[in-house]
Amino acid sequence: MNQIRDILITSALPYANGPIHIGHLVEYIQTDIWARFQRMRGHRCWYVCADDAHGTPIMLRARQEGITPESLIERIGAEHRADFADFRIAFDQYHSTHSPENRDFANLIYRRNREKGHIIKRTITQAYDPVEQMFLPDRFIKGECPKCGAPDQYGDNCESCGASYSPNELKHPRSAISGAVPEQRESEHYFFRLGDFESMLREWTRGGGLQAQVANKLDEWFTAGLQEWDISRDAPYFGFEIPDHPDKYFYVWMDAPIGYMASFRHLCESPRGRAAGLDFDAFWGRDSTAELYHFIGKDIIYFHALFWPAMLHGADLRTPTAVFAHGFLTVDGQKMSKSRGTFIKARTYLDHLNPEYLRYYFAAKLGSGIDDIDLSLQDFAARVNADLVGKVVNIASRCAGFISKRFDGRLAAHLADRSLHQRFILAGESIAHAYEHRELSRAVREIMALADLANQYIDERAPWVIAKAPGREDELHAVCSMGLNLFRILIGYLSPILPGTAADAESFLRIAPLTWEALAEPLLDHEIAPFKPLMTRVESSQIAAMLEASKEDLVTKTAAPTAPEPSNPHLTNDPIGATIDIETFAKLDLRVALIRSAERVEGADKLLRLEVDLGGETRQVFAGIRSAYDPTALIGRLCVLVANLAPRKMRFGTSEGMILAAGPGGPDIFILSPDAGAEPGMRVK
RNA sequence: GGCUACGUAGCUCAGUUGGUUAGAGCAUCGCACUCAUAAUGCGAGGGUCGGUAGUUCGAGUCUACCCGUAGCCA
Repeated sequence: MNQIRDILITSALPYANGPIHIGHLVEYIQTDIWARFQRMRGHRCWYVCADDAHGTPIMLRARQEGITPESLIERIGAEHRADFADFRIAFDQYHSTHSPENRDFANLIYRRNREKGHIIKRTITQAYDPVEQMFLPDRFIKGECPKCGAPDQYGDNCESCGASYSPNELKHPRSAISGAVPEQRESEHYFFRLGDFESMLREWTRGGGLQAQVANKLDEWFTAGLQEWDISRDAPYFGFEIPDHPDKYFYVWMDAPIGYMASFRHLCESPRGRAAGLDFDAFWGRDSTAELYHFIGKDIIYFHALFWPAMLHGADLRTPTAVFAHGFLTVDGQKMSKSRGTFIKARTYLDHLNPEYLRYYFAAKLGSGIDDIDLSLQDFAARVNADLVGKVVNIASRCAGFISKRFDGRLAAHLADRSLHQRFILAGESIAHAYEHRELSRAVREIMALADLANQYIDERAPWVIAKAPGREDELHAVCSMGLNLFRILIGYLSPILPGTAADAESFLRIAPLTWEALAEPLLDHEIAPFKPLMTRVESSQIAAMLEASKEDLVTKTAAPTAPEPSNPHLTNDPIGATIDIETFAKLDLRVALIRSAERVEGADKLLRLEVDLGGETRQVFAGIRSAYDPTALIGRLCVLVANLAPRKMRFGTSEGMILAAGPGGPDIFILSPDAGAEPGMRVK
């Protein structure tokens, strides 16, 4: 065995505002397989992760649910942990970025970089929501695309035409939170001077820790020039307050990767970490000789291959040994789609299918590159059934019956075919090489080629023929024992991918958990347990049920906020009127109006007399809203007025327009009002 | 729009530094076997390697352009 290595592995931190789906799982399964492989090889390998718990989306989601961000992230965190555990993702530590360790490290990294002048202050102008009284991230501003005019686009790019732009180019911008028109306000922000690290980063990039495609991408970024990175956000924000700067918070992407360190620190201080003598600084100190690997999606390369090593370097900490990016998951060749039912949550999958299947399928498709991988559902079922059930598990099933029925469950004392056994062992070298270089699909191919050999061997020796011939017991015993020994090697090679099946196989064979080293020694003169099926076939009905359930997830989710009352009476009591054309509608001149005064009309029990300002012109309006509104509460608010309605003489005076309101009457009358920012006189269209 | 990848049999994918008739699994068809969760073995058919032009004695493999797909543009 080679030298024992100290290895720390991470997967990217899932965001704590939503459930894990099968797209996330590509990464966790890939990383877990690699970590299990390294452990099986006898290395000291630690796999840590955490929930990414900060940022505006989490703050808003918690508010929307009427709970604190802390209780939101606690609940989501528990769901994430359960999903991962059920997919047999064996983290040594799963932590949270909202933790004391993370606060300490964020402060440390910030302070050290600031002391060296890598962090500067600058005033910027940013969109501000006057209603919510908060600055708006780009994703929370919506409006018309300045290029193609598509409505309802986010502030950073257009989903319709693909253009990218800054939020202030957006036409008719609105806050996605309150609907208010954003204002431009100034604020002081902190910037990380990435450009200070260009030579260091170029060197690190060339250090061999990056995939070729990623290095190409970085070259492009170097050529474009490294910009300063905005690492602060204004209150209100859910995150860590920047030391000595009240109301300024670390941007979520600043403390997210630091969560790797926090999680590992937590592990070091746990009873397990202490027992193992884990030394934090030996892994993260500038002169660390341990290996540090980050598995990430290709969408977050920028953060992990530029900001992260630069921040670490600036804080006198070590940089990662390598960053491994992977592609995205498509389902049946297309992006995951909620309406097609292919937006499959981890939990929905688990409700219908064995996690081992998906682990195997992803492994069979994953290479070391950043290409997207496709989950083709038909191929998935065919592949799992053919390879795992038909080939691998079947080998044990073919041999086990004879061993228990004819030989009391005891394996022969000799190997029937030493050279074939040797061939299986020697193949381990190439398989290990493939695992080590994350060529999981290659490893799977090579293992399956061995499984074919094992089936050929059994076919050639035809134990079912030998079994009928008297006096050939030893031969039968030897052949079946040989088959089970080949099976043992196969399941050993597969155990990083199929930990559950491997554990079941180990208890069938009555052996300790397999290590790479232990595989070479055959299992001889050893009693095994009666065989039980180790894995059942994927049924297409299970897949169909899973897709159906994924569609149902969607229905319950979207139906809730839009239609809280299933039997809302308004449409039945007052059906929608006859269709009109646009010209007819255009005849209506609706205007925003400011209510200047409001008073009861003596002698009328329903009416209020209003004076409304149209931005220069004042109108008198009699409105039948007295049963629902106190006149003093109306003064100063905006409403919508039908401005070109013919004046109507009433007993108390002339009404010069009509205020728009909804509701059946009585106490249920609701005046329409424009969002903040509207001004008297604006036309409503 | 600019850039970075990717585009090989019906499906999912291999094809090492350009070198003999382009491979595998699944699916299809034929044969064999019946120990095994109808699983296994042997064999057959199926591709002008996205398109065009070029470099070369020789290109799936290199170059340019085009088409399609995905992503990045912080």
